[in-house]
Amino acid sequence: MLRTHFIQDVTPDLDGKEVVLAGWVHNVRDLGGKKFILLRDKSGIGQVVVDKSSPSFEVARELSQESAIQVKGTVKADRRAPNGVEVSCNELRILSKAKAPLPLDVSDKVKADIEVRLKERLLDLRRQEMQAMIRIQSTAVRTFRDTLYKHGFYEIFTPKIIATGTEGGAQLFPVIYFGKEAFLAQSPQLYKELLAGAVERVFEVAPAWRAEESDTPYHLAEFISMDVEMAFADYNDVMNIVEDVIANVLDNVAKNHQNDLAILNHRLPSITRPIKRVTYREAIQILQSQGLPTKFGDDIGTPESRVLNKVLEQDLYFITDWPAEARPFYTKRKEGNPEISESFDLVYRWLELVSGSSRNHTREVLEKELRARGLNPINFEFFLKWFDYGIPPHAGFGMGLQRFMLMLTGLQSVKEVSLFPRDKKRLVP
RNA sequence: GCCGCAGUAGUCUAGCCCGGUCUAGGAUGGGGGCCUGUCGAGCCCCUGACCCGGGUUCAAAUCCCGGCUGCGGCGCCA
Repeated sequence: MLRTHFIQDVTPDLDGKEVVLAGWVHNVRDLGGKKFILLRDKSGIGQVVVDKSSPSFEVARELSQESAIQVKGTVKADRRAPNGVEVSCNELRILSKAKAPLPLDVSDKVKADIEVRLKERLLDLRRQEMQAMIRIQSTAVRTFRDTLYKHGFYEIFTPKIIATGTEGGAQLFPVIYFGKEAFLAQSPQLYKELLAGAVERVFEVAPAWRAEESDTPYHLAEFISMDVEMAFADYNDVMNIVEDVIANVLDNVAKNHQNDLAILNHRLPSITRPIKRVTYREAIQILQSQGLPTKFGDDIGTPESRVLNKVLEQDLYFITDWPAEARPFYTKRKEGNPEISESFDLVYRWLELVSGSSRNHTREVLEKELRARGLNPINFEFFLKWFDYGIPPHAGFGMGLQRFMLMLTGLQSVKEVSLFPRDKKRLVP
């Protein structure tokens, strides 16, 4: 290893000890007879002092911002130093020199536009804000997994190259598969349902692709979908799972990332359990009472959601029991009320975070619902045939990771929380 | 895809309304110099830019038209 310590582990009580550090040159303050190097590694930023008397003084003249270096030195507890500690450099190696000037200011003195940031993404990802975002995302995904494991779910992997689209609606990306037409999966929907028919409780964290016209801060052509499917359960059961996931993630991020939240200048939303649930009908009534000309059957769009957010005074709320027509064919209608489906969205302010439902589990109903949407059941035979062999009632949901991250970081665009975003006009880097 | 706004050094920004004073200002970065306790180190010198094409005009960064690119809102969706 090229280091003995991370920067955050160099504390005043190590005074006099020899350490080897490695990281990037965040900045150099050159005082002539003495240079202060701000060295950054994954754990933070610390100070290295190179004195004129040190043999490495000549090497230090060559330093440029963002060069990767290795420092051997002696820890000095010194109240003049940031955090009361610094490393006096005995040996300095430039591991990889960075070209100057940088196309992007990593130290954040000059803010860059999102376009430049994405173009120069790797340097952008070295910024403290993006590092905080990545750390929070890692905790969020781990907590999602932990919560589901706790509820007895298995992590699964479904095919991403598929023969037919799952739902209609969203556009698919075609690929050539050994000379045949195939598509990138827009959702693991049908496969996760089938697997719930084998092992009951499954989840997947994986990319999904949508070739849509959408060009907004909330859409990506490639995004990470966190999918859950549960047999012998209905939409109320999975809403409880959603609640547990959200609550655990908020807890864990609050517990472990106060420093990162401070870097991002963000306060997590507080939630009440249970999370507020309004039916679609109630939502429409609220909108009407606010003077919006919305009627049953209309979609609840962004402007409408903004109103709901205000009236409900909740940052997180479920809208349940959507009109059946507005939902995909696998969504179960409500018994005795076939206009309505057993479905829900979880909305953060005005942004749809999660979408889920009870599913149809008989072949007859599925075929009827396909036909009602102008789809041909023959194209779904690979899926439908298994419903002849005891697929139990089941329910599930899908959650957009990047949208969830907006809630956890306060950042404004899913492109910012995607490491290398793919959108309508971005294929590189 | 529609509507609105915007494109000035590597990066960020002033100037644009009211054309000439712009030989385009500042910050940050980069090069050089001074400086042994900096904390966004400081000081001095230098470096580098008007998105592309057309038009109006004696004169265009500035006004007009077209294109390209980006940002915001909306639609579609997670």
